[in-house]
Amino acid sequence: MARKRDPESREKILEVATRLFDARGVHAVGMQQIVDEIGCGKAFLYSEFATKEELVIAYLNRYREGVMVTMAQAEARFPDDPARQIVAMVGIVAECSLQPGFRGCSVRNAHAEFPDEDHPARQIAIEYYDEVHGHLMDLAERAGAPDPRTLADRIMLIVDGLHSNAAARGHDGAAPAATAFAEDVVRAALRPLSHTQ
Amino acid sequence: MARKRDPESREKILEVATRLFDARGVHAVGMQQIVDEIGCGKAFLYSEFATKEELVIAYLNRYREGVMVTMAQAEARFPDDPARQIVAMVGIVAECSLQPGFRGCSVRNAHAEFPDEDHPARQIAIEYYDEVHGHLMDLAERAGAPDPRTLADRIMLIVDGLHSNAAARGHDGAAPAATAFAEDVVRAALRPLSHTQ
DNA sequence: CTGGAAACGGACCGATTGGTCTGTTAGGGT
DNA sequence: ACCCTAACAGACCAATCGGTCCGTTTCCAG
Repeated sequence: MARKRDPESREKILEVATRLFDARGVHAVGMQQIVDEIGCGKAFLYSEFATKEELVIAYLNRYREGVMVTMAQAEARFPDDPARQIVAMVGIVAECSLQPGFRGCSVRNAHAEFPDEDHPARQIAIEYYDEVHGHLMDLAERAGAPDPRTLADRIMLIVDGLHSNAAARGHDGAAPAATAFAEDVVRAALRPLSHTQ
Repeated sequence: MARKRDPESREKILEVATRLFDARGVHAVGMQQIVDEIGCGKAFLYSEFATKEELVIAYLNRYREGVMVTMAQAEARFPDDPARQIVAMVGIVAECSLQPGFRGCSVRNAHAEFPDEDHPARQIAIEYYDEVHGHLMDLAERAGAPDPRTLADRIMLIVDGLHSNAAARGHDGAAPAATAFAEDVVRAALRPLSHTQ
């Protein structure tokens, strides 16, 4: 053998692809653009990812893993306090969503860009949503919520709405109110008998 | 003159375009597909809309007007009861969003499909969001909410989350819980001093 | 130093897109 | 009845896409 393959090739490609896909959308970014941005030949890219679809799948799975890591970090700030962990998770999503140039959740955007029911991106989206929702239900249960599913549903709605609203309106929209909203929702869910009539 | 132009041409084109754009996304639908579906020649379509962009703009404005009409109808069910009107609006959005094949809010999807900051679709999206949010604030004020803006923000988040979540997960997601959620949020917003500590 | 594999650079291919143009059909006003 | 024009039908064009291929350069193992 003459030259040995760089084992970080995939990661480098995925970093560039993530930046471009997130900024412009999957369809709007051509393989040539990715190649130009990386500064390599097309053959190199295609040796690591046989098709654009494979690259997109890897991009989405990488995003998904990154979100789970970020969520875990947010939760680590409040160990053994599931209620605060839920709010912290919404907080970190709000923080990310309000950064300039934010265009929405990558998985959700990809879901919208591939209308075919059987496209792999659909499967990833469903698994991702299930994963987040399941995790939220787990936290809600540990927080002592009498109806963990409903609390998880509501937090999911806030997070999804946050992504969508921030992408379109940023600080001018409803996103900055999301964290306080989540706080109230969690508090209300944990004190279900406190409604004064 | 020999033949007179059908004044409903635009509307017929827009109906077909709306069906295709909503089902498959703007980028995924070609002008040829629209022409084939209508059963007309290309020249006819291009005589009514000079470019695809013009057609997309008209499609988005039509969607926007339709939503405002639907909202007004929902509110008409509870005259002089702004609190119930807010909940009814979320209810009608939930109903629409849970129909099979729903792919999300057309304006939001278009916003995601056109990454260029200065694309007209962006302007429409911002105006649309402002319109809905302003209307919600008006309802919240008339309902006697001490903080109409926050209530409007929260309902916006629920509605946006509803669209997004329903598009990906349908009845298996968090969308079915949205109406009850909105009900609780409105109730809590109108009784801000009822929190037992 | 040298051979050879890896990577670069870009020409190339077929398919598809938005949009134009031309030839033909057909229907209503006079 | 005649004709003028709206509308149909589809060939056509330039641009762009994903993906392949090939000649050249580069760099490391031996």
